[in-house]
Amino acid sequence: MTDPQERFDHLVARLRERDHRLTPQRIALVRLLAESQEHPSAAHLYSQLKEQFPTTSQATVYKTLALLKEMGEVLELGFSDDDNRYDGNKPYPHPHLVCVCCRRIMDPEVALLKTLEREVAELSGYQIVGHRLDLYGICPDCQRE
Amino acid sequence: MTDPQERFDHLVARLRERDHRLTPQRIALVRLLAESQEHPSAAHLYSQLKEQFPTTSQATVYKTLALLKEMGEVLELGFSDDDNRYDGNKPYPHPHLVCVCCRRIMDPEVALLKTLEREVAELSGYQIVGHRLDLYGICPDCQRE
DNA sequence: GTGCTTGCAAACAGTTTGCAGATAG
DNA sequence: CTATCTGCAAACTGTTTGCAAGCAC
Repeated sequence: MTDPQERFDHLVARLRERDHRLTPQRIALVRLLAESQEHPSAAHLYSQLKEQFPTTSQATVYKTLALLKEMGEVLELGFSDDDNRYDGNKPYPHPHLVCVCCRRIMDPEVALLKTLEREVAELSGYQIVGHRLDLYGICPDCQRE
Repeated sequence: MTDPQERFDHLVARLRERDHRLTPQRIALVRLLAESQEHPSAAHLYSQLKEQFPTTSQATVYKTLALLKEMGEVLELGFSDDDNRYDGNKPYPHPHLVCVCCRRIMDPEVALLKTLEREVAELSGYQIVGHRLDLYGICPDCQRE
């Protein structure tokens, strides 16, 4: 995981460089994203933001997320049957490990993925440009119950 | 790929065994799914079904898909930013190769996936119960353009 | 002061549901 | 005959958009 403060500074710098305004709401949201490890949903970010800014709206969250997505600074994990989840700390595609029980999402080390992509590229003739790998499982905590 | 006729017979047998009614609409939809290689969307299935049954509705398509999903006989590929796609020929989770250009979806051979899952299970302590692997790329046809 | 951003509400798209009439078994 | 299925339309959910007022710069 990238150091949250470093990541926050990077995001603020990138926004400034593109002449985007650093409103208090936006700064707070960027901070949440820079610190995030738990791959929060938009609704979750909204409810955290609302603690500091009671009048804020979901639209603000979605608009800022859209902006950062377009800048390549957040990764959106789309779930068609559930809220989407966001990663503002590691914004590039990477594997996820999703607990089917508590919906916790973590980032596993997957050394073999590069080799796997190369294997598929050679066999299929496709030029691979990205991936989405979610492993579903039961986390150690949930196994205990 | 499973032989479409064999797959169709299997699906019909499973529906019959659970005392579900074999209406003409349902039979036609099951046939489309048994023959499908192109991972059709609900809208695509609906438009094909509509050729034979002009008064049919999307609800019928969705209800039959829900039934077959629940029976474990179709695989739903959820895309949060696009229509979901369905595989009624190979209904168990398997990797997909998605062309970012023409949205064609095919099934690559991925020998390494099992090893990869084992690697992650050992390192994380999770009990792996499933996966979703989509590789995004540009298919040979689209590369030519 | 300028024009990007906010926050409200309405729109949107894909999917699901309720229900009355049709129909497979 | 009767319980399930169909097909219409309305509801639902997460996300996006339009717009007037607010505020960063």
